[in-house]
Amino acid sequence: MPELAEVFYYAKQWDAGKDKRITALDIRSKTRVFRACDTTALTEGLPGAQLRSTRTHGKQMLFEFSKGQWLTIHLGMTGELAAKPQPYEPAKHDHLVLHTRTHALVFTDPRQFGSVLYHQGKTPPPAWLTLPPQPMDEGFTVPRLREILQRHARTPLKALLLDQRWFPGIGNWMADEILWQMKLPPHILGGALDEKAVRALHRTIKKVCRVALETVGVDWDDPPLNWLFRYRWEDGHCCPRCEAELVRESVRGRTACWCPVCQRPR
DNA sequence: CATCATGTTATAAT
DNA sequence: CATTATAACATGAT
Repeated sequence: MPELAEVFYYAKQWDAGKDKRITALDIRSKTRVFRACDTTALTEGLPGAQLRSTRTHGKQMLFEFSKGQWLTIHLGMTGELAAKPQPYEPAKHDHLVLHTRTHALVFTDPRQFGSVLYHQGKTPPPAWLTLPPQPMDEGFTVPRLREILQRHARTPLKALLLDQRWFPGIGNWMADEILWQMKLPPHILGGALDEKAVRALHRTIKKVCRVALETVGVDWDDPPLNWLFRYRWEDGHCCPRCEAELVRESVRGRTACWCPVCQRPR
């Protein structure tokens, strides 16, 4: 389930092991999550180190260790991080477990769409030096959003919102939520928004990110009751605004959930 | 058994 | 070359 706020929440779980020596490590190095990782270097490099800092950007997480070791983790579709009390025995889908005296820092991911990268050096991995502004950052401005929409004027807004180059962290439920709050259908084209709508979209994106981080991101609380969020998967799911039946429809290969009555063009 | 899943990417087609 | 569609990845839930 991990999008912006979920990723933020999971990254925090490993704070339980902050500044504690890694005494041992369990790794299932043959699984797909390590497809782009030097697992030998990781296995040799991490024991003895201490977790120093944690940061997230969009759906990516970066963990810095005491001697210039860096772990980049993406949770894919089903990944989770947790800190478990010792003694801990790795479970079925645990791919990486960092043991400290008191806690086991666990990365688990049944579907293995997630990934782990290992980097050594004084500075963060190169990919972390040139990052686009996240939707809740200062650099995510109205002019920037306007330009994105203009440059991709023929792309359905739903697909555009899922593009991590422009909206890092926004995933399927947040994109549907933003469109629902905007009362716009998912297939409306980026270029179809007038100036007023662009500013409203900017506000809505910021708000959905902020509130998600304040709820899900803090303690896995649900977002507000009057959001689309919790009605989108329920049986006989109805729009919490107008009670019409929600529809599910594939837009550019992803399922969009939306209300055909209150989400209309313009 | 068939379908679907809060994600990304390689490859093919346009 | 840029955009778009499709398949693939591996597993579990319904």
